[in-house]
Amino acid sequence: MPINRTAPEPTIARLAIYVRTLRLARVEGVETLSSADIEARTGINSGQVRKDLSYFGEFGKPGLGYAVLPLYQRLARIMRLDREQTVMIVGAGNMGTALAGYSGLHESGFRLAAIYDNNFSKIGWRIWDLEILDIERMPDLNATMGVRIGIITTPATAAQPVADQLVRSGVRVILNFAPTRVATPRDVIVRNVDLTQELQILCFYLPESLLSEDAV
Amino acid sequence: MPINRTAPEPTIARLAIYVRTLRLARVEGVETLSSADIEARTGINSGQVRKDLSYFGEFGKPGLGYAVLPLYQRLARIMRLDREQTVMIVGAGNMGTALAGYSGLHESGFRLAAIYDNNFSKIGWRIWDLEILDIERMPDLNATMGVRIGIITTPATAAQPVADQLVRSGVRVILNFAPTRVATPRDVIVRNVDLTQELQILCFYLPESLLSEDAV
DNA sequence: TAGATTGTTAATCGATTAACAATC
DNA sequence: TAGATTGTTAATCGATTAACAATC
Repeated sequence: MPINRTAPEPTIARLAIYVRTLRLARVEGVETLSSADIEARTGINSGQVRKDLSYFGEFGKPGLGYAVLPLYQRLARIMRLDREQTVMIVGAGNMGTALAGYSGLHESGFRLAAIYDNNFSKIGWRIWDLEILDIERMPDLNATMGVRIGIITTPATAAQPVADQLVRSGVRVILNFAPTRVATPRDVIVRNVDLTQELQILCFYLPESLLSEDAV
Repeated sequence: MPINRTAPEPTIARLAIYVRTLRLARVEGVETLSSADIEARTGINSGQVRKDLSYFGEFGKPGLGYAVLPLYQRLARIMRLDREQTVMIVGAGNMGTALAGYSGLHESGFRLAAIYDNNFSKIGWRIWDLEILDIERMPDLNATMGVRIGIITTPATAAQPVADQLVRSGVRVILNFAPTRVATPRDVIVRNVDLTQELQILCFYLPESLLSEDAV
């Protein structure tokens, strides 16, 4: 029963997929899944599934597979998804507003605790029942709220100062939608979601682009 | 001067970053960048930069580096970013509406040509000046519009039939925001952006979660 | 020319897949 | 028990980094 030190990051990403898959299987009334069953549902190689799980313990029974409910519970606990997690959004523009209203957030066990902006024409207004707060008040307010997950939905130019403010306020992990990298202390984890980059990558794969530029 | 057959996908993702970096450098009036300069601006190892570029040609001069404008133009062409690309959105919910209003789309050279939904209470209404269209009309309408990039912003349950409809309508690449995989013909490329998965991955990295569950 | 930097090859690193003894 | 499937080790694969001859 190995203790997890550092499972590879791709393993953690797949763990989230397993949790979702197991929850769905539970709803369907399925009580046991083999790694081959999980492969059928997720497309993730069955050996990969077993390898991923082995970073965290021995959850299966040879010849039988994995009991859905206990595995779900243990993985959810490992991922800290066994409790409601609170998040805050900085940037009450299009993306921030959409995210605030995104039902998947709640369905996945997240609660939006606050939304901040620096624009006085926005501060004080409400988005889906939540008042837009002055970003200057974040350190003070978050001393009480204790939110540790921050979401940046500002323009690129504001991302770095916002990240600094989040760190100052006690946030430990950041989901950054601004199309720029932000620098943080080493113990603060940042994941970047760059929508236009995703579209640009797809453009490359448009049929004709598979040729070299010279060959076009 | 090697012809590109298949550069690794991570290379393509970085290419998009180089394009953005070069455009910015141009605005700043910088005329030349070495691979070390690009590393300083992007955090991408200078050897990696040279390797990535070498998949597509020889763009630099030993001892001097890369001329910003020509490299920008050539990479933009390779990525098909030298022309306006049209996209369509399916799903006029929170995410679809936000994306439709996202200024970064236009700033990155994309034009939103259409937005579809299957909900009769939404069809006919306008989002940011664009009429919400009946998804049933997509194959017909797109025969004229010729949009090849589709964006799925529906609930998970609708994602697969929507993907099928997109493929039927001539779309070749898909950006999928629904938290589920979609199956497509092999020549249709899908990229998945799963916002709640990103948050769940971050949860794992919250300080206390670095221990194994047993050790907590 | 001398110094700088490319393009590319070789070495390293890390993650995925295959294979199989252990075991339910 | 016999068949099925785990957990893990070894083999493979692919991407990143280091190093350096070529050359501006």
